[in-house]
Amino acid sequence: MKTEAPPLPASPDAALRQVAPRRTQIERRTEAEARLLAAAREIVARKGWVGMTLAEVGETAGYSRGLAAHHFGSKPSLLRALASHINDNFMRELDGGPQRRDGLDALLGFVQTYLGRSDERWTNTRALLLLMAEASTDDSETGEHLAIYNQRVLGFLEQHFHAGIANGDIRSDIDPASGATVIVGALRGVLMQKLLKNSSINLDAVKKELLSMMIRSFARKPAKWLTH
Amino acid sequence: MKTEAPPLPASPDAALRQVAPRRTQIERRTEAEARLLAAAREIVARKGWVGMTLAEVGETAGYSRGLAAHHFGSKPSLLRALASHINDNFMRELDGGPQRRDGLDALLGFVQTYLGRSDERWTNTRALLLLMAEASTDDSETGEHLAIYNQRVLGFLEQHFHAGIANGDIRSDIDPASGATVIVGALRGVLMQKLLKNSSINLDAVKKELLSMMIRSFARKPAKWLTH
DNA sequence: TGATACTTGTTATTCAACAAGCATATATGT
DNA sequence: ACATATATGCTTGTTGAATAACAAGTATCA
Repeated sequence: MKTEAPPLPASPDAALRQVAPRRTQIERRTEAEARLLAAAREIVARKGWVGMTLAEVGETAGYSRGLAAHHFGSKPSLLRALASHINDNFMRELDGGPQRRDGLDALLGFVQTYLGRSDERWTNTRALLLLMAEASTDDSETGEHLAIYNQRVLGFLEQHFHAGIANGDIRSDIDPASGATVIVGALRGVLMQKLLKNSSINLDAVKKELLSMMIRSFARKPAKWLTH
Repeated sequence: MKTEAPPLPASPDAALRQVAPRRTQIERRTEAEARLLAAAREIVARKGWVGMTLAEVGETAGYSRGLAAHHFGSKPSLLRALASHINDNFMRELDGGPQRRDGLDALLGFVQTYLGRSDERWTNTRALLLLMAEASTDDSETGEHLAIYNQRVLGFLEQHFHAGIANGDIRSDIDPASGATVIVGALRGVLMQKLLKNSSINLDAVKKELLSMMIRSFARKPAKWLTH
């Protein structure tokens, strides 16, 4: 394709000496793995898991066509690593939020973060969404890994449902498991529609509507939150 | 595979004469098309669009491996026909509901129908869901067709939002487009989680929770509906 | 000199797409 | 009515492209 030589961020003296900087084997290997995963993530977000070829991953990462296969052994094995990688990024993003929020506040923050991203950072989400969709069609064990990551997100939300119920923000007759499932489902389902061609979705309006729904449905005293 | 000869419902005299019943060309063609589409739908629901091969479609339908390619010409062309077919089924199911419902009542009925299906009838939904997920990764025009069908469903819901606002059941500050997007998204997103391996989702509980959410969020007088 | 990272060569498989032939139905002529 | 011709539906044969997986070679580092 249009793949050029890898834009290695050579160190200054390396540029002077016109040679590649001397890096340890571990550095080489680590960078290669990171770049392969980044390339795979981008390609999956664009063309889906099956549309991605190992050769393209290697070349997009700036290496040879064979490296991805050599490094990860097989495509399913790459899937595992990729799902893990994306999930780690996501969890890190959740933890590193602006400030600690709890209970209903955390649930609303989650939705705001999810739907408030710039196109730049959507790659992770798109990739994970497509992986999950395709994994459900697969007999092999690959799907089970993605199910685990889904469970983690659900667990995160359920935890905050419980916290909100405990501190009185959330109605006690809400079933945390179901609430979490609906929220995650709504986010993914909305995103999926957004990814369809010619989608005329106004994400800001949808975000606003979903937040209102959550407040009116989950809050013990909706009026307290609707002013936000 | 395990494919046997098509179980043709021979007419009595045909059975006596030990020959196939005489059918017109149009009958043959029509039945072949119907069976090919049914087979394709089932395979897509099970293995996804890319996991499906034209040969498998033909053989599952009880014909030769080549018929699907011969009849539809190409895989994308089959996709079009299949999407159209599934959508028609869905719209027919919507129209043929138990009784005419309107406004908020129709919205709640839609969700109940969608999440209340037996495993038997889920094939359509699963297939459409997987088609949509994979179509969003496709550069070609196939995705645009599915986008159109998505628009139809959204249109159906938006219409009932407007009706509900008009007859006073639904709050007038709801944005119909966003509301419809969230509902469709939630349904698809929940189903997608259900399709993942080891999903421990209690669909009945989720359905109940989602209906409560809709009533509390959309109804002008929630108390009137919550008794249902 | 040996180990580790990476590349290039190769193979076997899968599968969409088409082409040429066989089977069944319909039209035409007697 | 029957027979023959033509059209339409369906099957089998084949090909070329794509690509995962591996093997053997080259480059870089210890």
